[in-house]
Amino acid sequence: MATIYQVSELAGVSLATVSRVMNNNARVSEATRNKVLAAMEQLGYRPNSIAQSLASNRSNSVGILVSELHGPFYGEMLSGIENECRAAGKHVIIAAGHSEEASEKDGIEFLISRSCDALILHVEAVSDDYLIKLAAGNLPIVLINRYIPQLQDNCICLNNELGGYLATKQLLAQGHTQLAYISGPMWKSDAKDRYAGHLRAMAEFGVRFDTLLFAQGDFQDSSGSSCMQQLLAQGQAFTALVCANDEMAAGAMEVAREHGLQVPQQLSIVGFDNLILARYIHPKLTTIDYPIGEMGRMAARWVLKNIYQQQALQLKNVFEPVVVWRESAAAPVR
Amino acid sequence: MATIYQVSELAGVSLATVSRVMNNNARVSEATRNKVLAAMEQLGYRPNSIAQSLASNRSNSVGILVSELHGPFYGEMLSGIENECRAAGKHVIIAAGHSEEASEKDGIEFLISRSCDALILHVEAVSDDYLIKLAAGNLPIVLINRYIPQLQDNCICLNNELGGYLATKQLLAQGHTQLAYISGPMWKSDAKDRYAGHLRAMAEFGVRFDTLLFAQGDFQDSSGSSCMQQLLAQGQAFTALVCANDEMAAGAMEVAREHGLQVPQQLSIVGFDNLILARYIHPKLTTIDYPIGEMGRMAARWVLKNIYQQQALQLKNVFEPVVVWRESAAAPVR
DNA sequence: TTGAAAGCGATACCAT
DNA sequence: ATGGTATCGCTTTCAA
Repeated sequence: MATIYQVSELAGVSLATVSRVMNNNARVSEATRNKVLAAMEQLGYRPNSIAQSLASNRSNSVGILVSELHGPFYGEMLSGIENECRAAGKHVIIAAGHSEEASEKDGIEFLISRSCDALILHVEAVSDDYLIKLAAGNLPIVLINRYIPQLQDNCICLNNELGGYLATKQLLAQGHTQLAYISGPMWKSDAKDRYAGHLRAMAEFGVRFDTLLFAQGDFQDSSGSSCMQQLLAQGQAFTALVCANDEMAAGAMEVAREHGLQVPQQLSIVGFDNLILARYIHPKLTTIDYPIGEMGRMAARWVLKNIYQQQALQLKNVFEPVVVWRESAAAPVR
Repeated sequence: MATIYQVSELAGVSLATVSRVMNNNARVSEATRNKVLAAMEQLGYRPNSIAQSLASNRSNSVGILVSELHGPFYGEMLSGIENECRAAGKHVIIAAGHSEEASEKDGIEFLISRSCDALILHVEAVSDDYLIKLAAGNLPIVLINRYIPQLQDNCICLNNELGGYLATKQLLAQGHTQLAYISGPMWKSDAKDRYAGHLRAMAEFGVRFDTLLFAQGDFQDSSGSSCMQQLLAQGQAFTALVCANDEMAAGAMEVAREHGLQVPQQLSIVGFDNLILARYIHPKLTTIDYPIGEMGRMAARWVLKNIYQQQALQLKNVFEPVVVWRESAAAPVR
């Protein structure tokens, strides 16, 4: 591999000049620039990114931590980030945190040790305090789907409360008055917010919230099933079910089917997230869209703008979810 | 951040010695080693991986190219790779190739420019020749799901022919004699191999292959739907349908439902890949397991063994698929 | 077993 | 506008 030395020699200019044309920041005369470019071409020169990093103290790499690499959710996010970063010539180093505190910290440590210029984090187990301290260091971080007031500007979030509100509101607007709710684990802020939105819609329509029609799941499809069973066992009638995410909705729908309940004729079901599976299950799931890919892109742009000085980029911190109409929800028959 | 200089000074030893204890390859006396370790501890020293790379000419990073970052398939693969690599302290740089030749080449160029020590490639559009040439260079590559005789040892593959054989054989063994087949695009070797396996099973059971009961899709679910429609339109009866992947099976199943066909009572359907969605659709899909996560791990081990000298690792180049029994296939009713 | 010193391939400051 | 040179933090001979 050719080095900058050979280029400078062949072009008959100094090291510094070659460096200048590479980073075309300083003014170089047209003639010199062309000589250098020609020499590079001739040698098939490619800058050594590691040497660049050492000298410039910039690795041009951004670290990403997600809970899992597989699954229906993170792929979209990574995809959005990778797209945006690669177009800017930055690369992406990925680690998984497995929703466990130790593992998340470990992943972050790992990324730090690879000298990333910034970190994009989708963490769940680590504490606010930890993140605040981390952000106070000299490595910039962006948080996806996590809101910490002190780190406001670094957070890219979905308005989960609004999503929860919309999910319930559409059902109410269709005339349902007996709604059940399966929530996520309440220690997760998104679960809490979605639930809050549900309650707001209920209040707005003057529909009484019935604790018998509430069950708390853990965002997995199996918990959707068990919660649904529990709800059915209460004996309290309901014509609509709101689930805090699609996977639980899928689990609940399966149980409904086993109980001979027709969806949506006898029971309307809505989910949240708009995962791929929402289109595969039958009937197709009406749900709330979570633009996680777009949010990933936005996190990447945040980094591009704040770390790599691409000033022109427009940033947005909170995204508004919308309803995706499909087949699993309809007006109640009376 | 502390550097090796400060460590050496605090420990009262030379640079070289500090380096030795870090890479504990050369013999260092117990006493010296402890002094150095203590100094590191005290300073909170972390080696600068970039400087290490520049000096040692090893970046300790492996480049991965997949077609897409999202989707049900690559996530599993990435997950397997990341796991294995991180445990070995190597990091993973990821790029997407979008199943397009230009984009794949571009991605590979990008990874090369980041000085990866090796590349793990899941490419579809790029030619064998290109890969052979690439492999002849000084950057080692591993190929997942692609078999090139000249690069045999670098290929981690599934025995697709066997998978196709098993999928069809189970149906035949249950007594089906009228089988339809929806293939993938025949220019992809896995599609071709799966189909070959199908034919072998048919021949083995003395069942005649009927071209009216064959349709070629493109591995997407929408093509599963259209192929199913086409098959149904032929008017040729069949009691079982083999699809070359799960997504097409899902598409076909939807069309079957629209036509009022009971699965599996009136029509058995089997897929291939064992994606998550196979468990979400109804009835749950009987399919062939594609251990892509395991294969990702294996690719990573290949790199660990051949590039990072972890001699002890056991390697395996071809994986054998197995049948996953679920609900979508049953004996024909007569 | 340990130390001295020459790179690795760029960047960036200071001159000119 | 261009050149000289110190520097980034570590690895790796070569000597001692």
